[in-house]
Parts: sequence; C-alpha cells; structure tokens
Amino acid sequence: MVAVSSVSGLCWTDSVKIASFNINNINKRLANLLRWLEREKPEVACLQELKTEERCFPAGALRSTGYEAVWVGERSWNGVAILSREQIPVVTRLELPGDDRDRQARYLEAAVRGVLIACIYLPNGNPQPGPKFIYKLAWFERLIAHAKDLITTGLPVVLAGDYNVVPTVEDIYPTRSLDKNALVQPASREAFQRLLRQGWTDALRKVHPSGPLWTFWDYKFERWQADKGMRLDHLLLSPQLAPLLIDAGVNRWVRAEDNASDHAPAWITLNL
DNA sequence: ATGACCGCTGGAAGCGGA
Repeated sequence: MVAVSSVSGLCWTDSVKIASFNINNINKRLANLLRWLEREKPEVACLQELKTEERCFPAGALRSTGYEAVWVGERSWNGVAILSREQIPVVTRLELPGDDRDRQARYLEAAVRGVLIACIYLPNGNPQPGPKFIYKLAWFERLIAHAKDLITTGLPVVLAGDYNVVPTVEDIYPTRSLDKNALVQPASREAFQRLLRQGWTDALRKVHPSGPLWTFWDYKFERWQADKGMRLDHLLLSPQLAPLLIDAGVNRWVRAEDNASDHAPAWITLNL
C-alpha cells in the first residue's frame, strides 16, 4: 500500500497499483521481472506468456521478493499468472468458460484485496485470414460472454491482459504495412469495442485520452529505438471501480533493459 | 514497402509471436 494525499489534502487514502505485463518467458526473463517488481512494487501483477510448464514456475524466487502467485501453464507457449504482494490470490477460475476442448492456458481469475482480477492472454490470430484468426474471434466471443456475467454480478472487477488488439488507429505508429495483420482487423476492433460497451472503462485511455501509449515494440527492425510501437495491453474496469481510478501509465524503462520482453508493463492505481 | 528479431523444438530448419 502506498499512501497518497487526497485532493482535499485533509485526509490520506490507500492507493493500490495493479499492472499487466506480457513477460515473454518468465524463466528466461526472471531477473527482469524481479527488478521491475522491486522498483515499481505493484500490489497486483498479471503476467502473460509464461512459456513454462507449471512445475517450473519460479514461485520461490517470487516469494523471496514478497509476492504470492497463482498460475496456469503449458510447455513452450501461453501461460498466465496473478501475483499479489504478501496476500495469496484466491482462484475463482482456471480457464475461460465456453469451450471444454480448449486446453490453451490463456485465462486465470482470482480475488485479491476485495477485487476480482481476470488475467487474459487473448490469441494473436495471425496469420489472417485462417484458422488462428477464427480461434481468436471465437475466444473473444467467449470472453465477451463471460465479461457480461461478471459485470452483471456487480462485483468490482479488473480485466487485465494482453488483448492482442490495437483498439484504434491512434494506438499504433503510422503505417500501412500491417493492414492485413490480425491485431488491427475491423473484426478484432469491433469485438473490443463491443466488450467496452458492456460498461467497461479502458483505464489507460481514461487517464491519457489521446496520443501514443505503446505497450509493445517488435524485436525486429529496431522498433524500440524508433519508438514505433502499439498499445496491446489493457486494463478494463467495471463500473463501480471506474470512479476510483487515480492514475495509469506504462513502465517504458522495462522495455529498454537488456534481455527485455517485447512488451512493457501497463499499470493503474485505484483508490480502494 | 520491405525488412535485418527472439527463443524453443529437436537435433535442421521450422514454428509462434505480433
């Protein structure tokens, strides 16, 4: 918990930082992850692309840094985790409802500090068109259906993760070379907008209504050095949480480090 | 516009990623 003064200056309230970070292999980048946790000290961190079998998840190193964790994983690909400082997250779901045959580790849900946290790794969908794009859109429909159930409960919920969607033209550097890419397709953007219209607030855009807010820079073609990125990682707030939003941003310094993931953490602070 | 990345798998090029 970090104490921050209220607008009135007459009282103090507790601010809770919640972050989402596509780590791109948690064991390969464990030192990067621990540096980020120690410097930024989020109360809650949602991680995607663990790329490790469950038995190789570095729970001990995280506990030594002050974080309890829950996770789902599979060999080589995917994998998601929810980290919480000094409090064990209470798992409510280990998979996204709607398709019993889908074994990919892309969804995890847990209660932390009175908030329901969903950690999301939405399928990339490339190449487009093709079966992977069909899977992406089908997964998106399952997410939209489940998100509707969550919002109906009236609980405080954060939907955090790598959505693999560039929501608008303002969320990517100027280019035409990706026009066929799954991340910018009208069907992908329409699904994201339909999710928002249930009543979710896109927290980073609420705090920063316009301008670049990149969370991903491709390893190829020196995209980081040229600051040609995209906004793919999003934290969506249920209606009762939206008024509690204090601040939001991107920890860009993480992307500049040696051995960095191609994503940087996106974060919010809430006045709980 | 295209493209020169990264890491894993398997044991070589091919893949997934975005």
